[in-house]
Amino acid sequence: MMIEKKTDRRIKITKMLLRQSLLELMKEKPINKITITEICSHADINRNTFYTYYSTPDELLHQIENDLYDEIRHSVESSLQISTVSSSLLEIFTAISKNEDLCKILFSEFGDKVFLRKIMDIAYDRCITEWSEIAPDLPKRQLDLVYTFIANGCAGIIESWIQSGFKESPEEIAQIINTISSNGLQTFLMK
Amino acid sequence: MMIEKKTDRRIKITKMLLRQSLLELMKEKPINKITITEICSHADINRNTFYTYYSTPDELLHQIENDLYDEIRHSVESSLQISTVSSSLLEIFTAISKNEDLCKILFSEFGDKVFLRKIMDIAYDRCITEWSEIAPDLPKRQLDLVYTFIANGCAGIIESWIQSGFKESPEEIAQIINTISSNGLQTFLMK
DNA sequence: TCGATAAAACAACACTCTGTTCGATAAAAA
DNA sequence: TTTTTATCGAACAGAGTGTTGTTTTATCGA
Repeated sequence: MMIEKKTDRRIKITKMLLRQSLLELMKEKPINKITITEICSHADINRNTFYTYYSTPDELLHQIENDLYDEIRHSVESSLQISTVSSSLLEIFTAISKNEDLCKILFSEFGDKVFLRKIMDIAYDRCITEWSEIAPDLPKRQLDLVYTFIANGCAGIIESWIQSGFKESPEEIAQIINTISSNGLQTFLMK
Repeated sequence: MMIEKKTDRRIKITKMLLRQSLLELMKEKPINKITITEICSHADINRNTFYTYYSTPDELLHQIENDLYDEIRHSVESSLQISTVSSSLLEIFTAISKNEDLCKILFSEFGDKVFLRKIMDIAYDRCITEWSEIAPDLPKRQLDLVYTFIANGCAGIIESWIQSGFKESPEEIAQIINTISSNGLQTFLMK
C-alpha cells in the first residue's frame, strides 16, 4: 500500500524554484560549470535549503530528467494497442514535442548526451523482440549492434530536430526515420 | 615557410607526463571531476607548471583529442585514391583500432561524447557530395538529417565496439554499417 | 484562531581548489 | 662555461563546499 505523501506547500515551491533556476542557468552553460551557490542565489533560496533536498547540481538535474523519462515511458507503454517499433518511436517524438521548452534545454549543446540515449532505450525490448521473431537466426550481438545504430541515429535526429526549433512535426520525423531505417539509404535516395 | 620549433626536452616530458596522468585519471572518473591539483600530484609535476601550458583540465584533454583527430583525418584524406563513403568509414575504424588504448579511454563512459561525433563529421563533405549527385532533388535539410542519422548510428556502434574490447575487426564493423545504412533493416533481417 | 511542527533563513566554521606572484633551483642550449 | 629558461617551492586571496548550529517564519491540524 502506497503511503500518501502530504507535502508541505513550501517544499513544492522550493523544489520548483530550484529546478527553474537550474534550467535557466543551463541555457547559458553546462551543468558542470554551475555551482550550488549560483543556483541558490539565482533562485533566491538559502544554500542550506538546497542541501536539504539535493547534494549536487547533478542530483537536481537527474530528478528533472527522471520525471521526464517516466512521462515518456508512460506515454509509450500506455499506447500498447498497436505495439510496433515505429509507433513507439512516434510516441517518443510526440512526448518530446509536448515538452518542447524543457527538451530544448535538456537536449541542447549543454545538455546531457547520455540522457537522450537512455530515452531511446525505452524501445529496446520491443525492438529486439520484434526483430528476433523476424530473423531468429541472427546472433544477439548483431541485433544489439543494429539497435545501437538506429537508437543513436534517432537520438542524433532528435537533437537536430530540437535545435532547429521543432520545424518538422513528430509524424514527419517518424516518417524520415522509418524510411531510412527500414529501407536504408538506397531506397531513400532513389525514391 | 614553417618555422622549426626547437622544443626543450623538458617541455616534451612535462606535457607527456601531464597527458598520461589525465588519461590515467579518466579511467576512474569524468573530466569534470578531475582537478588540476590531482593531475599534477599524480604526475609529480608542480601545479605551477601546469598553468604554463594549460589553463584547465579541459584544455589539456582537447589537445589530446585534437592530436588524435588530426591523425584520423589525415588517414582518411591520404587514402584519396578510392574516395567512397564506405572507404572513409573503414579508414576511421582502422585508425581507431590503431589507437586502441587511447580510444578506450576517450570513448569510454567517462569520455567526451561530443568528440566522437566530431570525428564522424570528417566524412560529412564526402557523403553530402556523393549523395546529392545521386539524388539532386532531395532538399539539403533531408540530406543533413540522413547524414545525422548515420553518423550518430556509427558513433554508437563505435562506442559499443570499443567497450566490447574490439571483438570485431574494422572490416566487420564497416560491413555491418554498410549493410544497415545502404539496405536498411529489412534487407539486413531478411538476408 | 491558536499552538505545535517543520521548513527555510541566517551565521559561522574548516576545508579544498583555484589562479596568481615571487624568488630559488636545476637543466638545457649557446 | 655561461646564458637561458623550465621547473619548483612557498605563499596569498578568493570562491565554492559541506557541515553545524540557532533563529525566524510559514503551514497544518485541532
